[in-house]
Amino acid sequence: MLEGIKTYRTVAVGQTILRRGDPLNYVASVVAGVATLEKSMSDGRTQMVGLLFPSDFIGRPGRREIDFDVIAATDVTLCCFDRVAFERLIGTTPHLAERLLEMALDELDAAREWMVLLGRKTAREKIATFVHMLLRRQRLEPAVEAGSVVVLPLTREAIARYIGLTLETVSRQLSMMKKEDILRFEDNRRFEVIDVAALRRATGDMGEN
Amino acid sequence: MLEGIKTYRTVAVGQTILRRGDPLNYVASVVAGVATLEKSMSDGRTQMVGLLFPSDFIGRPGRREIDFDVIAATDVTLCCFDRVAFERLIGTTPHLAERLLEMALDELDAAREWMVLLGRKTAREKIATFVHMLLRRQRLEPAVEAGSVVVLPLTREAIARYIGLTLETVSRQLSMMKKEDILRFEDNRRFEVIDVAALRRATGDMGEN
DNA sequence: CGGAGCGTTGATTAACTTCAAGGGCTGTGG
DNA sequence: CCACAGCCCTTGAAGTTAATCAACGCTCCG
Repeated sequence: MLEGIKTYRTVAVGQTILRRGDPLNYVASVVAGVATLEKSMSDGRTQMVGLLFPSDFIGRPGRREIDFDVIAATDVTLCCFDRVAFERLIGTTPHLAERLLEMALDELDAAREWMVLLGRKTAREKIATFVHMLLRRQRLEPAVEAGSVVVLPLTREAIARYIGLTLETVSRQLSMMKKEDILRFEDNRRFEVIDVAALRRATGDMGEN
Repeated sequence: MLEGIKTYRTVAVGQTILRRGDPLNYVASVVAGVATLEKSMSDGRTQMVGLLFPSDFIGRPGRREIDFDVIAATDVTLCCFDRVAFERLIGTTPHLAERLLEMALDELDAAREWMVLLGRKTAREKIATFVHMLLRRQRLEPAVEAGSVVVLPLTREAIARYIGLTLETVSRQLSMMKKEDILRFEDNRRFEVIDVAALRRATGDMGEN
């Protein structure tokens, strides 16, 4: 589907893919790399409101603008479609509209799950939840061999913006889990989850699913 | 629209309208009153993830279950539609699918805005933002005379669950704003916003819209 | 009158932020 | 090849905010 109207675009780490208020001339899907959705307050405080992995979608059918920044957390490759052409396609493909609704509801569920984390979890639970989520997502990717090795796609500071902490607290909590032999670091950005059960317990989500 | 398949239902304050995991046999719209969407952790910590006013919609087209509780914060009147009949209607009414997508995106925007509040705002900013939102919403309602009188549809404890604080902190912050002559209370649940500009400033959102 | 539910306020504590210093890695230019 | 700058990360100490613990007031209602 969508053949003939797609183009590829690559963005270097740290670059802004879309800025708040930008007109939304195309929709896109992430092919490789990781991008973040961030909302900033006027004094600079920033909260990440979404994290995009390969296969995730950027764009809001029916909306002309976005009200957050989209930033490349690593080098990112995008597959872009002209927005107008895409919307024409929606009109003629009922199945696509359903699919978009489903995606929006998934994002909504994820956002609400994150509201619990931001509003109610401790620093330790936040970190554990974040690492556990990465572990689950990266296990789904074919490229990465199985096992429990996790690659952090974000700096400590970006993690902090995602989970509503400061970079120092992120660093300290990761150090704690290393000292407790839950994680074993290969380098700053790579570690193995030695004790998955303990990690799971530390998320605060026990008794669910 | 939807004539012939709707029924009304009233729910008393405090009652659970839908429980997490319940099958979603109908969709509904709020006619009167206020309902909350809440997610609870296994140890009882609870975060509200949405607040429904009259005209707001309950239900997730295409989903069989909900993963939060829906609770009546005041006495609530609902207008319910059979889910299966409703979904049949979607299939035959393309415009309706679009409308649902738009509603889902609005909810998503609201959730992300709230993520900033939960992750980055101070207690004072949280309260100010909450009150300011109530002021805006209640000004839209025809029933309530204009002016700046706000009615709290929630207890202090429920407000705390909404903005990620404890009930004591909510109480203290409201008392502060009263002492600073930003709010004048008629009783526990009713007050006038005397200084709207100061309230706006206290939200932390200056420099936007 | 007594009890339950809701709200306020004060005192103390705990968690996280802020401030500060320094370590380690990487890339670049002399 | 080495020296240095820049970035990211870690760790310690001090400071602040909000949570917790506790007591009490008010109103409604049986």
